[in-house]
Amino acid sequence: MKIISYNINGIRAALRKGLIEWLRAADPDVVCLQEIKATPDQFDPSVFEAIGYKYNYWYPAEKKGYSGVAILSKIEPRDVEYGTGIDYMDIEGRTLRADFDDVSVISLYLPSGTNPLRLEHKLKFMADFQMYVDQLKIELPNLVICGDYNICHEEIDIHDPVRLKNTSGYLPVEREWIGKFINNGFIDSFRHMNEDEIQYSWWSYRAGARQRNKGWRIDYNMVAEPLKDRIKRAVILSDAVHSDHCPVLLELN
DNA sequence: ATGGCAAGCTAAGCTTGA
Repeated sequence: MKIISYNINGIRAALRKGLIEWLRAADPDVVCLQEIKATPDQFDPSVFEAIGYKYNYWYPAEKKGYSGVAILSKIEPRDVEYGTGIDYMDIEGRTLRADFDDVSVISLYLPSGTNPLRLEHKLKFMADFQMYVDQLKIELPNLVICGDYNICHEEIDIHDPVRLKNTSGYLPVEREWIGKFINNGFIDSFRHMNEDEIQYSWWSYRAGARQRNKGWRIDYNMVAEPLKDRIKRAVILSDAVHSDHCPVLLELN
């Protein structure tokens, strides 16, 4: 099973930039999208059906043009769950889960904390999401949690760890959380397969950051421990330029 | 230390992002 996670920063803008053609060539079985920034009536979801994603699920935020996640699949899931059941999380369309026969896939868009007024919200979301996952994995041990975590884990995951140590996305409390999340039963599939690779998944639009590769690795395909031996490939697809993020790919046997 | 860019709101400037 080939899974791609991609924060597309607005699905309408990404479609204008050729998302469909790129996705058709990449040809994953399952796609987790974040920041769709639209409801399905604001674009044409059938363009995804036309390239094989017969099963597509959209979970927009209540606020127009903001946040929102989706899952596209060539395989029919046996169940789809919208949100966590926790209202303050769910009104922003940040988690969506599709259960396949042997694997459950979550598309996650963790809040940003770069606005100081939203940092507490992000930290609360992180704690509540951890509890949600702890409960869920009892029932669904074969979990893959794909998405934009808005956190760099280690020094290797950010272009300037010294200057950015007090910036949300690389705060000690955030790095500790993601470290604990991993120790609590998940594998950062990219790092597992590429121990020393310096690669990023997000660059600022400003100051030519992408051209100069001044990036952050904040998008992850996290794989639950029971699936460890099934990880075949985990790469970052920096050729895709429809967004300020690039897609991250996971292949399971 | 600061600002820089982009998407999408709504209708020229604001909000959000990391």
